[in-house]
Amino acid sequence: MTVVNGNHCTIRTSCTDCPLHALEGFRPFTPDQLSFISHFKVGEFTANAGATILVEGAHSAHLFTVLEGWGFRHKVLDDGRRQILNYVLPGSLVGLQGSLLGEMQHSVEALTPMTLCVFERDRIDELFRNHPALAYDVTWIAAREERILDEHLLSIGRRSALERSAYLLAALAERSRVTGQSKTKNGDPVHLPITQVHVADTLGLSVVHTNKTLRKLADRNLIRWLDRGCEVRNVTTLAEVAGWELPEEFGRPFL
Amino acid sequence: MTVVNGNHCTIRTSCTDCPLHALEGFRPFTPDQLSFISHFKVGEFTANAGATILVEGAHSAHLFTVLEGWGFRHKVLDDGRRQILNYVLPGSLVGLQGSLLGEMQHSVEALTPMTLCVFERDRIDELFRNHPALAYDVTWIAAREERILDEHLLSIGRRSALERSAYLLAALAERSRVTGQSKTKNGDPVHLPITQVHVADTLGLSVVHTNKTLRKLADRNLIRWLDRGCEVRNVTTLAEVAGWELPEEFGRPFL
DNA sequence: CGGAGCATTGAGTTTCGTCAAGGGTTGTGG
DNA sequence: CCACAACCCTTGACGAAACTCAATGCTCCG
Repeated sequence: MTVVNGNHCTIRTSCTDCPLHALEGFRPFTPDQLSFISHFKVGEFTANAGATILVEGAHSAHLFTVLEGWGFRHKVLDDGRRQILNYVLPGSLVGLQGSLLGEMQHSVEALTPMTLCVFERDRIDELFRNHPALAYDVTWIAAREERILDEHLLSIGRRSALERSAYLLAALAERSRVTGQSKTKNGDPVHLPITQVHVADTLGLSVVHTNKTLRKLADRNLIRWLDRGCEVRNVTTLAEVAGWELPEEFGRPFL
Repeated sequence: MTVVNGNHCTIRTSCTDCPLHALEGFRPFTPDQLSFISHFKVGEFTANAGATILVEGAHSAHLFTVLEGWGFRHKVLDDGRRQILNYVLPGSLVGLQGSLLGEMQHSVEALTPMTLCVFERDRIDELFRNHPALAYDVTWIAAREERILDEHLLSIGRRSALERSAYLLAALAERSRVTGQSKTKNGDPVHLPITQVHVADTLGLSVVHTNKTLRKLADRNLIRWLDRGCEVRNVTTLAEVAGWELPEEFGRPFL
């Protein structure tokens, strides 16, 4: 496995009481699916914050679902310029591109300590052959990722620095709310485990300019920047600033 | 069907002699798959240049594969700012997001006269249930689209205007070469049916700045701008300017 | 013949990047 | 326990990149 700074463990959490099922956002499995998934899952994997989970160019034999923690997908140019493509949260499927297309063309790094379910790439055929509903779900997940990338592309291409920042933070806060602890209520502030460097590399801006832009949002009391992370205080107004409509998601599938 | 300025026709081309199979880039069907696809295809659809094929917000009952012609996917902000997300060429699957996730969140417009195969969205379940290999292909196609978006995101976020333009034109020329007429050889100039407005809206630049940037590429004799389109004269050097490695694709699936 | 769309160019302005410097916190090793 | 390095956030000054406004010529089409 191409992993830096992480540990490969045996299964700790049984799929039967998968913590993701406790969350509102996700749809449940049928007994049949549950039994297949339990069998499909070959292990569990934990990574420290900062660990590289998948690296560009690798031909990984594995596919992951995030159980706990945050991470991000990114690409780098030869001279070191980095672009963060998207964030991965609990429920995200990681490494699908590598599994289907052969080679990873982006890396995945942990933002916080993470726990991931490990699936074997070779058994994907089995999934498609014997569990069409799950195969459909995989495609669904891929289509959803595509939709998020579409949104992000619109943002980077056509929104101003202020709008972009507002969009990113609103979108992440919303994703966090849905996949996060259910005790977080709609109005409560959400904590995002990212630095301003991450924001800059996500939005295609310099760190300096990002800082000045975030300050404007903080001055309006929409966010507060902490130690090593961002507290989102008003998702609704952020979405308004961005000219973005909050999506409504429910019954979302995962593996 | 939510279509402007197009005609819905009965089937003209039998899947048996699908023109896409004649091209190097695509993989062939098994007889079994071929018979299913022939049955899955419910019609054929032609659109004029400039026609809107799918519109943001629509719940289309259809899914398409491009048989002939070029188009593009795009989103617009309230005030009219437009972002082109990706281009669709022969072999591209159109409308998957709408079919799986419910509602289209982007529009698709024809760039040239187009011909598309029409599939019925409701029969996708059947495809997943009875043809796992085709289901796998659909997912493969979605993962490939995701990869293209990743590249594009890197480009817009972190490449300079010159690099971006070079990347876009090289990538489109390469896609055109693979899906285009097989008589086009590797060294021959490729014609892209786009205007500078399209380039600008793809790269997140203004038309004026796009024009000045393209001029620099033209001055180096890498491209030539024509009437209503771009002639790409040197894909290799363009890719070098962009710091981009030309991908090698073969045996690509499609529906 | 007039209008619409496209490419082109120049001039002035805004946005954003680079450079530079300082302060705070964390973590590590002596 | 302290010194030091590494990382992160912040701010100001300056320069470069990109945008807007404006005007021109061209072709195609009704």
